[in-house]
Amino acid sequence: MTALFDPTFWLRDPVAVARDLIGWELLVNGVGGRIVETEAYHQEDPASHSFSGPTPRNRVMFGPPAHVYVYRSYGVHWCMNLVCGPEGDGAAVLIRALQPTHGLEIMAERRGLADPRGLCSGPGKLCQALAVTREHDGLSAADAPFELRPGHATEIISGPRIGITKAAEKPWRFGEAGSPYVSRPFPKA
DNA sequence: CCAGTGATTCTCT
DNA sequence: GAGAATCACTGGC
Repeated sequence: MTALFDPTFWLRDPVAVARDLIGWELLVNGVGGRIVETEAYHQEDPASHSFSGPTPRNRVMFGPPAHVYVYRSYGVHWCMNLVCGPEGDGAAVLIRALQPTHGLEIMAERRGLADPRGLCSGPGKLCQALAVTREHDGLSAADAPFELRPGHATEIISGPRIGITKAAEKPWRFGEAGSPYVSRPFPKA
């Protein structure tokens, strides 16, 4: 398993890591699917939580790569990131959507929804479907309850990130082309 | 189909 | 005290 957490993958720029994570498999306690949508954030990025330096909330972003940063969004949802880059860089990749492959029934129950397209098609939705909460903040993605395995996508597209007001023009959102499981369609090139 | 909006809690200024 | 890396629901066309 350690081989999958090769520094040459995780120590790179979050934009490269975000793009290359598309197609990977992510499970929590055996429930999850293929990553089909991500966004990159780094410390020089005004839209990033790490922009103004370490705080109690974002401290995990400044820790070792391949660890999980979880935060509360809009007081209602949880959102999950994978830290990348050298320790102290404050870079991470937001996991925005999965194509459900494992534990569909459990996810449907947690989400109160049967349609697979609605189970993990957004950062808040997938955390609810996978039961990710503050308890997972700071854990290593290499250890239980996580399973993270390399995969690939047929074609990767990019576009502006969602829901931010600063640096909104940066095309640091990535997704699998044509996937019906992304949170929203990508703007046409 | 699309735009608008309330919910709800935490963070940092 | 404002604003937030969202979601679900509503009402209009």
